[in-house]
Amino acid sequence: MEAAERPGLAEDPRPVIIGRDPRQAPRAIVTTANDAARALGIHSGLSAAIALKRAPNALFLPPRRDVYERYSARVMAVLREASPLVEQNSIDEAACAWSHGFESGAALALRARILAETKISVSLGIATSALVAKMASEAAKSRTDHVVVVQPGEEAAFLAPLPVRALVGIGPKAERRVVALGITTIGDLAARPLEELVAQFGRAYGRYLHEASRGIAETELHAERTSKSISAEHTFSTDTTDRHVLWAELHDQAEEVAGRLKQEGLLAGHVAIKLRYANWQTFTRQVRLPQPTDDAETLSRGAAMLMRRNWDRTRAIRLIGLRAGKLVEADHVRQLVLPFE
DNA sequence: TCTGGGGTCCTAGGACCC
DNA sequence: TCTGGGGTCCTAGGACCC
Repeated sequence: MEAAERPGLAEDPRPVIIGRDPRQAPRAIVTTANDAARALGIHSGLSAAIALKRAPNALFLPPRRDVYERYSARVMAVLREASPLVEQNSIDEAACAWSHGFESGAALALRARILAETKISVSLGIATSALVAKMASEAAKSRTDHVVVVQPGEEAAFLAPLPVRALVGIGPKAERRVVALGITTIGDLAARPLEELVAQFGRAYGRYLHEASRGIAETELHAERTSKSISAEHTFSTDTTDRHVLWAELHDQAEEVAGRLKQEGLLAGHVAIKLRYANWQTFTRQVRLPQPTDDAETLSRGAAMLMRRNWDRTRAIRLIGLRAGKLVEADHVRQLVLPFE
């Protein structure tokens, strides 16, 4: 997206890193990086300080979420024109109902249209389920045409050669456990009996691995889901025990979360704090609110109470966060509450 | 100079009830 | 006087995703 915004950036030979400059923000991380930076072992999630060591001449560009959201909205608008049902999963990903069959022509045309109208280059995967289509779109990223179609019935065969880490839901921890069982590809995983996977990984996850690895996934798309939680958090550039700093941060976070609750027409039944100490030990504590609320002061007071009860004041804090949970729709609650007022 | 921020889902353990 | 079993709700922690 930065390349769409900044003429010449795509041709810049330097390593380009989307992420705050660690000389200004010592705890920044890399959001994404161009090919020149990746060639030096720089990838998203890496500490920006380490990235700077690996590429002292790198160009750091701070992430501009507002800009990306504008581009995202434009791309999603094109998708909504092209499909009757669009399930937006993140700022840069959506699953769409697709009525143009399992050949690549219409997908190539859609990609060309998105590029022409928004300057954004997208990758598309076509398959019988959102899960397989998502993995197909990942595979499409390394193709020149940026489109991969998985024919109905070919899901398992498409997945089989991929490394287990490519399966959605297998992260670094699960990868290690799975590989320790001698399973390295999704095909290996698909060959294991359900009972073994359930015994190893628990009921829900074992069943998921068994089905997903065979390309069995839900085929329905879901329209807009309402938020289940809204949160804000902040990592300090140096750890702090200063209660004025901490309370001020919580207060700001309460304002921000309350604003977003109001925007979405939701009320919070719970407020929670999150603390991370210098050694990365992380705590969350939540409390039920007397009544569902979108009031910043109420959230802030609840969070401050949780802090007083749970923060070990001898320990400096690296991260503090506030989360509103147990969300309910404000309209619904008003209907219930008004008759008693 | 190691590790952001905003989310979802699952699990385990305890409280509580019958 | 030693201790069942099932169901539900709640809390906290952790894995994962982008």
